[in-house]
Amino acid sequence: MTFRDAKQLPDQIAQHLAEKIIHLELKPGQRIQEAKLAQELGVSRSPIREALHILNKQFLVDLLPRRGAVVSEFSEDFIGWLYDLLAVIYPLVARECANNFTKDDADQIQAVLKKMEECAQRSDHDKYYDYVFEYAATFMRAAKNMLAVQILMNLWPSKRRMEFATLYHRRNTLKDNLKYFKLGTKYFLAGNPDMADKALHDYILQERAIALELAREYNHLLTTHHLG
Amino acid sequence: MTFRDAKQLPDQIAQHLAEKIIHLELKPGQRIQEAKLAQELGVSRSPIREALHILNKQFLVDLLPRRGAVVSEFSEDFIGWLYDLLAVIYPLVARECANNFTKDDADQIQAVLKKMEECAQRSDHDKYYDYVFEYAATFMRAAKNMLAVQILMNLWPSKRRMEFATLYHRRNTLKDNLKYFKLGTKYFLAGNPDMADKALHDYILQERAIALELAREYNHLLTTHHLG
DNA sequence: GCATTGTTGATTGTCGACAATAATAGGCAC
DNA sequence: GTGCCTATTATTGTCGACAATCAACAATGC
Repeated sequence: MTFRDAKQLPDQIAQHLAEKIIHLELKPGQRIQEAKLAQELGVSRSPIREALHILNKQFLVDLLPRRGAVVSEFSEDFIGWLYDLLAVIYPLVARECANNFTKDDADQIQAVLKKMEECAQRSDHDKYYDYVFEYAATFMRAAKNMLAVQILMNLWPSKRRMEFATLYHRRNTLKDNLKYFKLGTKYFLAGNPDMADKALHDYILQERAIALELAREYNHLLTTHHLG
Repeated sequence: MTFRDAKQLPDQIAQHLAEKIIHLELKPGQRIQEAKLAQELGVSRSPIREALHILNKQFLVDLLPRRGAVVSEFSEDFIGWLYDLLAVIYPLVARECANNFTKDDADQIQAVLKKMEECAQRSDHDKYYDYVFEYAATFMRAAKNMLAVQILMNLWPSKRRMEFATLYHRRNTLKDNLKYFKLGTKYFLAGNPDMADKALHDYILQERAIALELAREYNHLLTTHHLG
């Protein structure tokens, strides 16, 4: 694999590692060794270190002084914390969106929503969640609170890891999920902040319940990888 | 100044720079040059770079690819964003605190509150806000949502910068401010999440209004330092 | 056999040097 | 004098090497 001759080396490395962490290829608690990685990727340790700082900002690794980086824990507790946070930040952003939506944003969100519906129709989970990201990206663009958006984008990889861990065990259909997006969108477009707020809040709490239920069942996927 | 022979070099440097940024010694928009700083502090650029990543995590500097680090903007917008965020995250943490407070926490918070009252009595703003931090630290310790706590701690320096910029122009007395803390504390101790939530929310919104009003008046303190 | 201590090996922390890139200044044509 | 192109300089990005530190293990004493 070649990481050279592209834009930002540390960003690429961070993204590469993020994918591995999200897909549980690198397990929670597992150590990430700089030298080994550097050799593996054919770069020096400097860009690796920067990448680890990026991942730390995204809550994907913990940086222990003089002990290096470890993939961050992914416990039931963490899932609860994550959704509790999203349950207050999403609505905050949603309110602003409802106040700021332009015609352009509206068209774009409608287009994404349509694609989501198609994926839901044929139960294509993987693609569906890609479009959920696109949906979120669009409505972040419409939001004015760049601080909240920045934090949400840093939380996103953790959310994706969670979704991946529970993706193939979900019992609720995508159509159930889609319902909330349709509802939220309706309130955005109508410029109704209160209802947009509520729709997003309900959505996250539903997701939270599902995630926790599945986490309890399949917690072997989440347990710490104690290193030897 | 000697930074050597202590714990974590990057942490120390980050804290050193954070103080300068908070006290507006380094102005919003101002560039931070690695080599210059390295020479100034008598260290190499490696720990400086790490420090800049830490400050970036705390929203105090922006890292522009191949253009280095600049002290992050500190506009009226930013102040609004910051308080809007705190207005939802503080209550979230407060709710949990109200459910988890131990006798130990209670004693500690009462002690801090008393010291705050003394400072308010003699209008010692500087010390007062130090104790506000201690208050916050205590109630974060009682909170269980470590993710929210982590984010709050990263937001704290920005809040302090804001407080510093408006500190000497505030018209409301510390006693007005203290009122909210007393109220919030009462609800924590009574184990009333809803009321604790509301007290914190009201507190932040009041702070927000004051900060924005002062920002509009004294925005010369906040304006960008365009580099030559 | 157990605890303590010293040694060794592995890994992160820091450094100075070089490469790549962006900002600046100067020269040239018009 | 103005605008564009080129050369120079300043600054960040990357590298390999060394120093400091930590973990594991062996040796020693009790």
